Amino acid sequence: MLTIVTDQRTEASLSAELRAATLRLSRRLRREKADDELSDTQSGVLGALLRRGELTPAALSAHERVTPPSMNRTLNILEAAGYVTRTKSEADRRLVLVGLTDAGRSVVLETRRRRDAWLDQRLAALDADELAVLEGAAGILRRMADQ
Amino acid sequence: MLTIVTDQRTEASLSAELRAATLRLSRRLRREKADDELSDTQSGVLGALLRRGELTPAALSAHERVTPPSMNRTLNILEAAGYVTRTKSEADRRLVLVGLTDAGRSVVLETRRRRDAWLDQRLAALDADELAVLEGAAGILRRMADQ
DNA sequence: TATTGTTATACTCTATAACTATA
DNA sequence: TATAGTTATAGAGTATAACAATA
Repeated sequence: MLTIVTDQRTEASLSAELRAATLRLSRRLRREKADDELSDTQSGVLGALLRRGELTPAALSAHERVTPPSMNRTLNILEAAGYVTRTKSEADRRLVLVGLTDAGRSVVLETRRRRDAWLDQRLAALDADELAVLEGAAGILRRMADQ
Repeated sequence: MLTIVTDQRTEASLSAELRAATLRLSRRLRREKADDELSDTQSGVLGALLRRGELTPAALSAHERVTPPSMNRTLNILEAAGYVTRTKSEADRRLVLVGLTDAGRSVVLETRRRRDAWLDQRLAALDADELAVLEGAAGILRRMADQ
């Protein structure tokens, strides 16, 4: 029910620009990862464990939007690499708790460090006004994604 | 050689926030695609052809950052689906020119329409100031990604 | 001989279906 | 019987190596 045509046009083109910019930047960012070259799901698992602590395979498969068998395979790889541990829950022996090892923690922090370093280089080329805009945008984009 | 500590800290955390926000939003955006469920590379090829016109397989493999054999396989699939055509170049018979069919054009436009529609819904909930911030940010982010 | 495109083959990631263990 | 996890098997997507066609 928009009545002002210019607003409608502005908003529509903003969607297109924001979509293109976000997809492009994320694609570039994803290339800046640790030497180990973890897959997106593997990185996602380590990131979730860092942020939220021990989680079950079912919770991780929901978080990463992959099937339980697929997550199981990912966990096998991460466990073999020494990045996560699996322990049976005391309360419910059906549950498995996946936890981050020190090595796993190092890997996820290193990946973030690289992505931040790449972004830092780009941010260093911006002026104060542009930085202020991005500062405001970061929070807004985060909230939009989390809805 | 930063002398103002607060600036350094602000910029560092901006990297982290922008990284998290961008990766998260793009992940959400990628889920809003056409029913055909094209892969990222397939979508990327159709998008490049829409934007830049006919391209060679070599140009497309560079653009999508996959190897020529992998791009060849992708083109076989897109060609079989009726989304692209392959024609030999008149000027240099070694070259193949990949072009978009009407069906291919429809698919890529539909995917964009969906992603824009999802974003539009989120943008509709923002106030004028927030929209202005994102308007400024879109251009800045795009330039950063293209560097 | 160099370049463009393609085929052959193997590896990774993910999915569906079936199985095991615990509640 | 229901739930959590796992194993078995198959389908995409990508990569390296080798081959074909043209310049």
